[in-house]
Amino acid sequence: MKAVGPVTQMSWNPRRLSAVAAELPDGVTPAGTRGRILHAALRLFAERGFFGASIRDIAREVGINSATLYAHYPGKEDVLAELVRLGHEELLTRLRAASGAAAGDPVAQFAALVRAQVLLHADYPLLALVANHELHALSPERAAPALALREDARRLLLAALERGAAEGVLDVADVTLAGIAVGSLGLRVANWFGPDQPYTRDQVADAFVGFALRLVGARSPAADRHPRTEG
Amino acid sequence: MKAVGPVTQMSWNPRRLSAVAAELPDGVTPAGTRGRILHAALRLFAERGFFGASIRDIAREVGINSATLYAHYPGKEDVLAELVRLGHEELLTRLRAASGAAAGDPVAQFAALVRAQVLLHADYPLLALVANHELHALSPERAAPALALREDARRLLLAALERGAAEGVLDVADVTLAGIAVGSLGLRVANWFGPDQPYTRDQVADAFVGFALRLVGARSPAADRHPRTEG
DNA sequence: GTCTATAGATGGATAGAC
DNA sequence: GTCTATCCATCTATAGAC
Repeated sequence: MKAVGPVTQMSWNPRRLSAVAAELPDGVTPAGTRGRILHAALRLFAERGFFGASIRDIAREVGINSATLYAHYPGKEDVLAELVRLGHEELLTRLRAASGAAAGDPVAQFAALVRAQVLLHADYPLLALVANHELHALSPERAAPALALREDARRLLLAALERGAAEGVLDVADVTLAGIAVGSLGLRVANWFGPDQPYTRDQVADAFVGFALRLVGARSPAADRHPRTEG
Repeated sequence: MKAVGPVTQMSWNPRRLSAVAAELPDGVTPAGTRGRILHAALRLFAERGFFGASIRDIAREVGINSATLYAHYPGKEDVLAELVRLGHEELLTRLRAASGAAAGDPVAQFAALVRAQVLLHADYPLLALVANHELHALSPERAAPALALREDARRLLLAALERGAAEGVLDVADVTLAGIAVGSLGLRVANWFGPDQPYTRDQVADAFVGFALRLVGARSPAADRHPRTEG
């Protein structure tokens, strides 16, 4: 963990995406050309946005003709839809695992949820950026499943917060605002964290879990220190 | 301030922009057609992104022919550049005022900076979204001034944090990470706050200043309660 | 300043050979 | 599955009349 010192480096970058590999979660990525299209689209959508990256750009990055893409996806929007789906499903999978593994203690459960969210955004920053920033490029019907998963994620966090507040182990005046604030912390990790930063993913997760515990007035802020990497 | 209760409403919206008016800071908005172009571009860039909104879309919203736009701006990118510039200049103006007005006490100074950042994002959410999300659509040379202002903003916050840590009134293990975390809280306000929310801008600012003070381990978290609306 | 008209480039998507 | 070739819509921007 870096010590207090003079400000020298640039840490509030807008998008340092070129330094981050376009990675997708294991086991869910399609094989072959379809998977390479998905990776190329992930990188380009994250860097330039859905409308800023063309079918021809994606095809060029994959090394195929633009027409070949239509043998794997019905259209450009379907590529984005799959990325958005993968991103939100991976988030929910991790959050549910975290919530279930620490179901006993609401503070530990809250800490586990924050850690899972931070690690997801540290592990797949491009996927998180695309899933969050480019969702508006999908039609309402195609965006709906992702919004439903997002709502599930929100409920998981708020449930832990409400339980902690009810049991008196958390000090939150407004659960809704606290949930938004904690969510904001993790979401932005995708925008600044990368291999160029002098922190490991676990250091960031430790620090942000600590921030979140302080934010919600947890009794013992140092209670939860990375019990597992779960990456 | 809302009390603890069951979760019913949808608060983690992706973009509820239609509910927010496309407002720009007073005194800096161009008059006449040029100003109306700027407002239309603000709304459309925020909703669809720079590449997702065309010159014709903007012109249609203003009620002019697309060619007329070129009598006011050299090109589409120049419209975005002006929005990005306005957004960052307004942020710096408010942060400098906040920092200067509370120069005596580092904790009060930190709180004033957080409040100013939150209020800016609550007052001009569309401008903040465009300035932050669409900056990458500008060429590096045109984005540089905004990045310089952003760096100034970061230094203001970190200076207060370092002073508070040095004087022992703040408890921060890593000033860089704490600065990023606090900045994340305010930045995201532009994504969810709006007239549809059951909070006033000052209630949000109060809550988030409290969150930030807790996050950095301030001695008396309730010390700073909206001394002025400064909007 | 605003318009009509259009140039010139690029966009998503398709047809059909192999 | 991959290619070449192409359709047609839309894009940014310009020319020139009023």
